Amino acid sequence: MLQRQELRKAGLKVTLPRLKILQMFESSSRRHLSAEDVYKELLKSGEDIGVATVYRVLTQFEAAGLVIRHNFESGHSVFELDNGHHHDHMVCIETGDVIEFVNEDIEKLQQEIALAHNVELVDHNLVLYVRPIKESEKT
Amino acid sequence: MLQRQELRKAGLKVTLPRLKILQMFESSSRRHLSAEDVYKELLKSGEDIGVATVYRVLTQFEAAGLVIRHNFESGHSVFELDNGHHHDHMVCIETGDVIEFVNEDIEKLQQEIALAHNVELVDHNLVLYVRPIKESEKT
DNA sequence: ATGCCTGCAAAGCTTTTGCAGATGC
DNA sequence: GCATCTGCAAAAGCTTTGCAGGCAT
Repeated sequence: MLQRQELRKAGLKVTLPRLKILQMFESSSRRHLSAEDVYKELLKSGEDIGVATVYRVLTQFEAAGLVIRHNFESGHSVFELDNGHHHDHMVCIETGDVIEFVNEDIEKLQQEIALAHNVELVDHNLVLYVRPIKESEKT
Repeated sequence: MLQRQELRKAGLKVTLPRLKILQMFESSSRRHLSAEDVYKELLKSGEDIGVATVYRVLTQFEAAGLVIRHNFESGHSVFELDNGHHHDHMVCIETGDVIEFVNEDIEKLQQEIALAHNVELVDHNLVLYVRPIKESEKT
């Protein structure tokens, strides 16, 4: 029941929708879920939770730092549990798979670029759009 | 009247809305415009062009490679003339200003990362969110 | 002339909001 | 018990689409 603590620590009352949604992120095989994904999963589990609540809860989770919101493409947001370890993403344009990666050199270069422009780097968003290499195309 | 050629080359009939919109991108002091920006500018110029047309034209321009679509934050797309020179963006979170930059090292590192994951890098999106350094905060 | 364009209005999608009832503490 | 939370439905914001008329070639 650690999720109850997490919610309380975030200043959120422990309610069924919040618990269910938090548990979903902590147990799902997919780390990256859209609001619709979450909603559909809840329905599938037989929970009676409205879409509006899903959006509200996800927004609250984001504000509380429990979750990170991504805007990979346009259209809709994607959420992911914030485990404190920053990383960037690769998105496969064929399968939609999301792969996480970290590259310290890139992180450092971003800092340098900001510095060179005399501004402070607050955040960044890096997404690589990739495609599986077809055997026939291998060099 | 070079714009007429550009449109024709893109396989688009030369029409007033297309001309006006293309000219706006080529002459505006701002390189990055949203559909709404474009629409409002047209209204201000006394043009009688509908929003739907703005969206259609921008989408056609994107397909024709005349323009690049960005999804900086969520909500709405931002368009920019495609001059063939790839670059990434810094967005000031206070003023909304957009600064372009190029960093070959980062470009190279992205290629390496993709390669290391055995996928082909098709495209990428890098946005740095920055803030002006306040004098009082300077180290 | 004919086929591509446009404006208008209506609809589509994701997300937000108002409100009355329900629930956590 | 009281404040917070939820579900529903309605609305908002950006974008797309259907259709009938208009324009480029």
